[in-house]
Amino acid sequence: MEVTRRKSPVSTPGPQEPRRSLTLRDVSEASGVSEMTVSRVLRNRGDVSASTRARVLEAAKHLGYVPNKIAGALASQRVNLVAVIIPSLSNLVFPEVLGGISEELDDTGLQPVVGVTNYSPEREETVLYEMLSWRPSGVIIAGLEHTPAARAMLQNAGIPIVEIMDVDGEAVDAVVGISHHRAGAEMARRIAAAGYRRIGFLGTKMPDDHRARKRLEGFEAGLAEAGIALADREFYSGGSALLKGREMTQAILTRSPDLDFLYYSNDMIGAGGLLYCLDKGIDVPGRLGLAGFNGVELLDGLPRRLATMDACRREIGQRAAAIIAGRSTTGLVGGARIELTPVLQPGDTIRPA
Amino acid sequence: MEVTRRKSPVSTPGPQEPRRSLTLRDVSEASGVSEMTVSRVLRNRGDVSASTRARVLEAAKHLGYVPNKIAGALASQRVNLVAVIIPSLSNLVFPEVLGGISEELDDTGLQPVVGVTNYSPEREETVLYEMLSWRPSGVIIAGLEHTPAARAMLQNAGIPIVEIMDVDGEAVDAVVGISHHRAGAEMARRIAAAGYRRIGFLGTKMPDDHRARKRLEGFEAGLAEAGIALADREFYSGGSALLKGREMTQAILTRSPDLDFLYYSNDMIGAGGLLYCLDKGIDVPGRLGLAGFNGVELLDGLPRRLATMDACRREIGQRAAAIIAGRSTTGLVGGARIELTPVLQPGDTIRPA
DNA sequence: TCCGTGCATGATTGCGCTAACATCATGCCG
DNA sequence: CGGCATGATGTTAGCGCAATCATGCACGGA
Repeated sequence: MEVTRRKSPVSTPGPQEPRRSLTLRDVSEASGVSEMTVSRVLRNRGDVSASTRARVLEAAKHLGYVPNKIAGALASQRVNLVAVIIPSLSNLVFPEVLGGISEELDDTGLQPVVGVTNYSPEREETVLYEMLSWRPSGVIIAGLEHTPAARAMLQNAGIPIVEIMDVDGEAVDAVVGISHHRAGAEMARRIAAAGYRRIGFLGTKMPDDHRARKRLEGFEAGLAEAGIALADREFYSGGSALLKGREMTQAILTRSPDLDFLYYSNDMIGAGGLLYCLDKGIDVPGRLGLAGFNGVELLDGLPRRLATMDACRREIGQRAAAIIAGRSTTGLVGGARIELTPVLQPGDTIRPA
Repeated sequence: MEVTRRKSPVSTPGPQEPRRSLTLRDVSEASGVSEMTVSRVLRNRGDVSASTRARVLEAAKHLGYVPNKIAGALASQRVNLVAVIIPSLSNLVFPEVLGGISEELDDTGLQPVVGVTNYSPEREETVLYEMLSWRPSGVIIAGLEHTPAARAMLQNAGIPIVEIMDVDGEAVDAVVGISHHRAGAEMARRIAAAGYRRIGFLGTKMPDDHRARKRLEGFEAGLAEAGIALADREFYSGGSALLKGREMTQAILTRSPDLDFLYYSNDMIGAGGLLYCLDKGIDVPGRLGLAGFNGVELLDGLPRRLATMDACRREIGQRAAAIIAGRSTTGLVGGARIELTPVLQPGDTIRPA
């Protein structure tokens, strides 16, 4: 690895040396009109004659002027940012939610800004504080569980707040998501109906993944309806989810060889489990059934389709963004509650009921 | 301690009725000191007596005051944001780079802000313009290829710029990455040395994925050294990468059944190809060798380890962030060029040389 | 001819905060 | 006991822009 140095940071390909960054004044002097007119041209607001407009645009372009949104935002009391606070980017799920948000926001003039909490409530609080200090037009935040301080900040912010992913709980303002409790219960019923009886759960250990927790609770409740109790469980944290899925599956099957179904808290470890079972020649879904959660695209490429439930990730993003966009234009207030319905996709790893 | 009440616009400071958002003045009135002192306390700057500090903090907390960074940034001409511009979030690679950046920035007071271009140069230009208008302390941007306007903006911005991922080309300022050309060539040499001769390439169609393009160019150059020409190629775009890997592998093997090696432009499609080959009972690596690129964690869970090259993703993020952090504190200027060296991991899908 | 009308542009003010300097006690030294 | 660091606070002046209102000017109908 080599390191070389250049002499100057700015060798201008454009016009002059921008020692101090350019302001409206520079453009106004270059084009011979007032700052106000330049401002109007650059924002396409108010009446400006075509000739003036052209002259100003030419000058701005020639100088390489980039507006200062900080000053603009302060003066206009308007910021076109939407804070999006999510636990992780490596989860596949959240980039998809983000995709939905971006798409929906694309032609509203609003722009998402992402903050990541790593599933830590304290970090969430910090990130929220940081983002609110930029006075965004709205907040989209994953989950309904927040520290008291975070909750207070959300309530006091005076902007639209949309909590996403999860509807099982008390929302600050609007909420868009699915019921993870119900999702777990539905899967449990399906499994019970298919005749499986010795059922194991494999999932994340993280105490702050409330949605996984709720799925498990719903799952156990669903099993209970059929008089079934969870036979065994196995938890993990960190590492490659696919590999963990393999290892955990091996571990739980070694410990409880009589299990006839494994419910995974997400598709990634479920996929690992599926690969493990195929490796070992285990009869799936005859001898052993499998199911995950999320409906990730990755599953399409596996040798067999893992049973799962679509978490409506993209749509959640879109709906949440639409709420922010709608409210920030209409100025209307009031928290919608949108519960989406995930669909169980039985795939090839649950035997027919 | 007694609480003195004074005539204040905010009679009920609790988490209710945030009519007009709070300012330093509100805190200053509530705590009986000047705005300046409040500002000092909240920024931990300058000398403030312990008692005053406590009083101010109490007042700020009680009111639920959140500083306005817009005003602060305008006044101080300092913004603690670092713009990070990447092509995609669904690629796995970039979240990892982001992880490296966040980690490195974590205790510098700087904060990354992410913009996504979807591999579109025009979108990159737009995103860059938007981000620069917030006057960040630095820019980390993927790739060396930009529109002329984007390049000009970067050069004129007067802040540290770090181009990442790729070092094959002309940098604006600093650059941290690997040589994809070299990476492709190295893999080609290894494949040739192992005795493979009928070699196919499978990759993305996107014309703006310059790094994939450079890997292919390097790969062909490496093969040429051994007198080998690429026997066939197959391109894709969109969809589930794992599934695409399967489909493409089937397609290319149907068309050119005599191929004895497949080089994939990324691990995801490579993994799909591997699964396909295992399904079909193809002898890997005897009859057919396989290799991908990136060294993604996912590979650890596959039935067999795909040959790949680690792209140093996390380290790239860290080094880039360190450059920004270092320069923004020291004020030093000058573009470093850091070339990392990816390591070929032969896994189980190339036969020994 | 006049004044109104509408368009194009300019002047003023302040958004909320911080840099820089000013002020005013203390206390401690010789 | 004088003088001057030193600490603790307050005062002033913008940062770059946009809201708002003021101004100038051409045109057209009465």
